[in-house]
Amino acid sequence: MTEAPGSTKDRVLDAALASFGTAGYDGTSLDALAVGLGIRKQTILYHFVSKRGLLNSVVDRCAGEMVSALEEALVEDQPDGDRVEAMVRAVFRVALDQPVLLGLLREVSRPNSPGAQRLRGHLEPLLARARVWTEAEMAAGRMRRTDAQLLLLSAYSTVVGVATEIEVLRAAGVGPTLRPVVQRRRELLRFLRASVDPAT
Amino acid sequence: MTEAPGSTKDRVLDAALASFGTAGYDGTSLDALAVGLGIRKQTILYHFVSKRGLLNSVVDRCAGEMVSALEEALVEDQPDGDRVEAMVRAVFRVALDQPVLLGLLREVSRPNSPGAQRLRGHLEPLLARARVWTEAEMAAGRMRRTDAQLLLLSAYSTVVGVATEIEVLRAAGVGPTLRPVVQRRRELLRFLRASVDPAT
DNA sequence: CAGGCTATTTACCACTTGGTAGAGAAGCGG
DNA sequence: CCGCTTCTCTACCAAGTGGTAAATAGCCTG
Repeated sequence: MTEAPGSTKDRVLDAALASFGTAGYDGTSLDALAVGLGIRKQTILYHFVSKRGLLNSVVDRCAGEMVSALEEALVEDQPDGDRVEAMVRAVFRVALDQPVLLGLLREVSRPNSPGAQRLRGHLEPLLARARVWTEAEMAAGRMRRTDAQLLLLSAYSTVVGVATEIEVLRAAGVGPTLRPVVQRRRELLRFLRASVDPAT
Repeated sequence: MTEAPGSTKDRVLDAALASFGTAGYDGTSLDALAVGLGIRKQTILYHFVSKRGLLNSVVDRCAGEMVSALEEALVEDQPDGDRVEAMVRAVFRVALDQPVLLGLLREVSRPNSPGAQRLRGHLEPLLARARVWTEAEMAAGRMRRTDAQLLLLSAYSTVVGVATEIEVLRAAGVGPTLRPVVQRRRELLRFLRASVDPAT
């Protein structure tokens, strides 16, 4: 079912991701997208019925990548391996490899945004799993007792916010230097640990 | 120079803030804005020359409110008063009183967004002041030594991200309950302190 | 009352938007 | 060669976009 990379459909998806992530949904025109690809707008509409359909496809693909990256990080459960750290590293890797993806996430995670609901649909099962795990950790005394759902949402928004910030910094000309990114990740991990530490 | 509240110009600014913050700049049409106010689109253009001019005015007003709220929190420098906490409280107060303002901040702080540069222009002097203060704290050993600019940017993005999250939660139907907000603020403060603590 | 200012209106305009209809073209199995 | 499917194209369209020009009304000052 997956389209071969290099096919027209796939090229459209790439370009759409970049445009939605930077210019936003409303700021993206099918004409401009098509011109940038050297094709006609109607070709896009042939593959994805409507602009909304295109957004849905882009969201589906990106959510898929994101979720699989996170699940991959979760599977490797070395007994005392820090799952939280694994997940943060996964998100940061994505943020560095495909910064545009974070742009889309930012765009689409705005309430009332088209595609927001669809994104939630993809992330919800992951969130549910994480909640179960978190509550188990709390019950075992390895995590400070608090509202699991709220804690996860906080962690999510914080991680994504920080990762997004990398993109902003890059745009601001601070450059793709690796140093601040690594430092930032270290600070974030310090935060998450402190926020979860059963002591205090 | 300030427009009397209730005047047409001021009503337009309010409506524009709400629309820009929720639907985004491109998602806002002058016609729809005018209809919502019971006036004609050309009246808007009379007061603010162009759509871009309207955005600039909205950004100016909001940045002004934000900056003054922060400066007010900074002025009260009781000797051992925690300035960081004061600022966080100020931001959260804004987030609760005028959630739309956070929406605008989110929209306009996207790189390549119209108005992003203008926003930076407003926030930069505040950032400069904060940097000087932070470096002094570091020199005095009251804060862990690190890149001040980077630390501030991190803190900024984190605080704004968390505050924005409140709006998201509200939209998600989690409701305007005060409890999670307070809890979230407490967690955030814990983070900022840990991130700044000279020990560790 | 005259005359200028401010504010809001009606009437248009050039252009872009997403989307429809239908025609070719390219490949492929019979 | 035919007919079928898949893909891309040209040609159009109705609706909406931001913006210009000019008319009208109210109001204060002289």
